[in-house]
Order: sequence, then C-alpha cells, then structure tokens
Amino acid sequence: MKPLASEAKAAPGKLRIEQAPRTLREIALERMRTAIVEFHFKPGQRLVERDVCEQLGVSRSVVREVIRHLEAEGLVHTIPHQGPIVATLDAETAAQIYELRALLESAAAQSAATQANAADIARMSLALDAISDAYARKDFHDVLSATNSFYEAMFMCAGKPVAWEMVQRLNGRISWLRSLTVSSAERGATGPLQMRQILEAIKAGDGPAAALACRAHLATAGEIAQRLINLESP
Amino acid sequence: MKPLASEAKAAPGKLRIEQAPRTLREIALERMRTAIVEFHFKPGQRLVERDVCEQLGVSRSVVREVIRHLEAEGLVHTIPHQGPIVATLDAETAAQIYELRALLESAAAQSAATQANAADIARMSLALDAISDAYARKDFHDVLSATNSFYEAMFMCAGKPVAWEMVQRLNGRISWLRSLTVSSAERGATGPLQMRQILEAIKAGDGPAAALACRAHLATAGEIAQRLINLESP
DNA sequence: TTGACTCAAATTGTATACCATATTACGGTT
DNA sequence: AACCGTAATATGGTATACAATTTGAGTCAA
Repeated sequence: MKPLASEAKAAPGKLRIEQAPRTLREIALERMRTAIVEFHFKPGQRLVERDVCEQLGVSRSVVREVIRHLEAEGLVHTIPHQGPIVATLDAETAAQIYELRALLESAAAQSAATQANAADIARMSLALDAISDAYARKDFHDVLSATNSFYEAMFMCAGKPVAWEMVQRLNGRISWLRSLTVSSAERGATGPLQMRQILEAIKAGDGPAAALACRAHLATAGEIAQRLINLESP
Repeated sequence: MKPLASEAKAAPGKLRIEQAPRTLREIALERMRTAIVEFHFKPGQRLVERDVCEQLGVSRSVVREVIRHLEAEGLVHTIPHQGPIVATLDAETAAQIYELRALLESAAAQSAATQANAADIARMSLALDAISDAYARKDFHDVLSATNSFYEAMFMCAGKPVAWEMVQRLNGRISWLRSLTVSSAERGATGPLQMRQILEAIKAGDGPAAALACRAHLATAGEIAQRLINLESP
C-alpha cells in the first residue's frame, strides 16, 4: 500500500548530524524525477494524478505538490484543465541548453584550473576512471552518474555551487537526450578522451585550455544531440 | 473572502486569443512571488500556511502547491516540520549570481550585436528611455521593470529565451538587493550610462564591446550589492 | 540561576471526501 | 460522414480529520 513509507529512514554515512526527516513528499519527488529523467515516463506522456497516486502509493495531495515542484523545474508542463504532461524538447531549445552548458562549464573549468588542489583533482580523476569503466561495461546509466560526479567536483572546486545547480537543472531537461548521446557509438570514442583533456588542462593549471576543452566537448555532444533529435522527429 | 477569484478573468489588451483560463493557483503564485520579490515578505520570515491562506483567500491546498513551486524556484526554503521561510541571501551566493548574470548577459549582448534589427533596437532604446525617465522620477520600481524590458528585448533578439528564463530566475533571488542597488545614489549616476554603452555597441554591431560593457555594468552592480550586503549583516 | 523534564499548543504532513467545471469519448441522429 | 447531446473522466479547488513533530511555557529539583 505504501511502498514509499518504508524508505523514510535516514541516509547513511556522513559525520554531519544530517537530520534527515525525509518527508514522503521528498521521496516521491525524487522518485518521480528519476522516473522522468530515466525515461520511465516518456516525453509528452500524460501524468494522470490518480494513476500516479496508485503507482507511488501516496495521496493526491502529495502527488499534486510534487508535480508543482517538477513543473517549476521544467520537467513537466501543465495544461490547464487537462493536466500535467512530461515536458518535451525541441531542437532549438536543446541547442540553447547545450550552448548554456558550454558557457557555464567552460567558465567553471577555467576557474577550477587556477584553484584545484590535490584532493579535487583526485576526485575528478576517480570520476573519469569510473566513466571509462562504465563505458567498457556499456553501462550507460553509470556513465551519466559518473559524469555528473566529475562535473560536480569541478564546479565545487571552482567554488560555483550556484552555477552547478543551474547546470543540473538544465541537464534534467535534456536527460533523455544525454542518455541517447552517451550511448551513441561515436560518443564512446570521443567523450572520455575530451574529458581527459579537460582534466589535464586543469592539472596543468591552464585555464584557457580547460575552457577550450570544455567547449569542444559540448560542441560535439550538442551536434550528436541535434542529429538524434532530427532523427526522432523529422 | 475570495479576493483572488474576482481576478480570474482574462488579461486585457492583446489581439491574441490569449487563452487565459488562469487558475487560482497561477494567480496566487504570481501574487506570492511579487510579494516576496517586492519585499512584502522579508527574507527569513516564516510563511505560516494558514496565515497565507487567509491573506490570499484560498485554501491550504493551493497555498501549499504554490509554496512548492516557489521552493523549486529558490525563493523560499522549506525546513521539514517547521515550514517554509522566505529564502535568505548570503554575500557569497550573491556574488555568484552576479557573476552568472555577467556571463549570461554578456553572451547575449554579444549575440544581439550581430543580429539586432531596427525593431529590436527600437525596443531597447525605448526601454532605456523609460529607465532614465523612471530614474528622474525616482520611481525605482519602474526602473527595475524597465530594466527587465531592456534585457528581455536583448535576450529575445539574441535568440536566447532559455538563457533569459535563467536570468529571470536569478534576478528573483536577488530582487531585494537589486532594488536597493538601483536606488543607491551612485547607481543613479552610472547605471543608465553603462546601459547606453551596451546599446551603442549593439547598434554598432560590435559584439565584443557590447559584452565588455555588460560585464562592466554587472561588475559595478555587484560591487554595490556587496557593499549593501555587508552593511546589512556585519 | 541553571538544568531537565513534562505537557499543552501550534503547525506541518498526509489522507480523504466532496463538488464544480472543463475536457473527452461515445452514441445516436440526420 | 458530419453533427449534436450526453455520459464518463479528470482536473481545480475546498473542507476536514488526524498523526507526527516542533516549540514554548511552566514546573520541579539541584
């Protein structure tokens, strides 16, 4: 009946008090978000309140609040008196998102290059290894999460948590494109290589080179994305 | 009892069909948002559900959904079992936001410089006049809205609606800082001047100059903001 | 005074029932 | 096949009930 309630415990690990009185709402939010970005709910699909209630085992109140949150995040689009649908993505918007990511990430990389300490570099290096490993296993889900780890480390060492927040939100809107992009054959070849170049430039403390590598990385990613999008909706 | 319901009619003016089945929720959302950014609800202030219900004349459901939306927008911060409070802003976050604005706006300005047509420039010019006029009248509320119009025109003619959306969200989080900044004496002197420089560069089709002018504009704005923030919380 | 403990009040978190209204689907009519 | 009216469905919104939790006041003891 209430499959969510059983997970209301605390998260493990950290030293910090980390009071985690996770509310049902938060759990439901996370779960719906991943359901959307992991493509379980497909773009354009209707999200009928009562169905979602049943699937999540929570009341309408919770579902409605969660949907408002996702709406504000740009993951769902609500049509009055017709209900929420999973947001769709057109080629133009996707292009703008990749452009913004290039802008934000290259700035972060440049900044990271001048401030990264050993621990930061270790984190990024670790994430990169995880990416290569996941590619070898063809586990594209892990590729994405390791990629996130890499960039999170980069933005944090650059001291730009606000920018990282924005990038994450942008990524949410192109999540399905990303997973398609990542699993494309050409991406498997160039992707990790380009990211290594970013890390090398950061290691070397060469800000402009790091920024350039970032832009190159996102340029190719954006191109692949455009090809996929045109292929899907001609 | 229901002051909101009376405004559920359509907005006036436009030729467009403007399907305005504005739901209560949307109206309440707008109103709460402006209440926050216009400083009616002060940062750190608690938003007790039932009080807000009374003030808005709507039910708890609506208020809660609106709060979820604002939460996702970063305008309120919810502490579990304690309720939502209006988000506060520390100096570090403010600095990052101004930096992001500089990044986004300078990119847009550069792009606008290469694409602006006569109509675009007319729009921006008009907005600038409105800014100067509002400054002369010391109507700082109008200054802000005219400034928004200027930037909206700029981002639109640059073909970057997604970036504009992000800037607007960032602006929401620093709205009270902006109004303080705008009404500072020094800002009255340099602000419109710097924006004229941006427009001149766009008119001249000089992208790099436009970007530079943008960065200069935001650099001084950011400095003033930092001074104000340190002055407020020492 | 400080500290700790208890208990009541206030508020949030969640569920549920209900109704009005708008949309959609269906089914019959021409 | 196009048209129209009606029923079914879903959303938008309200009200209410209740458990869980925080907060604060007050009390008592050291």
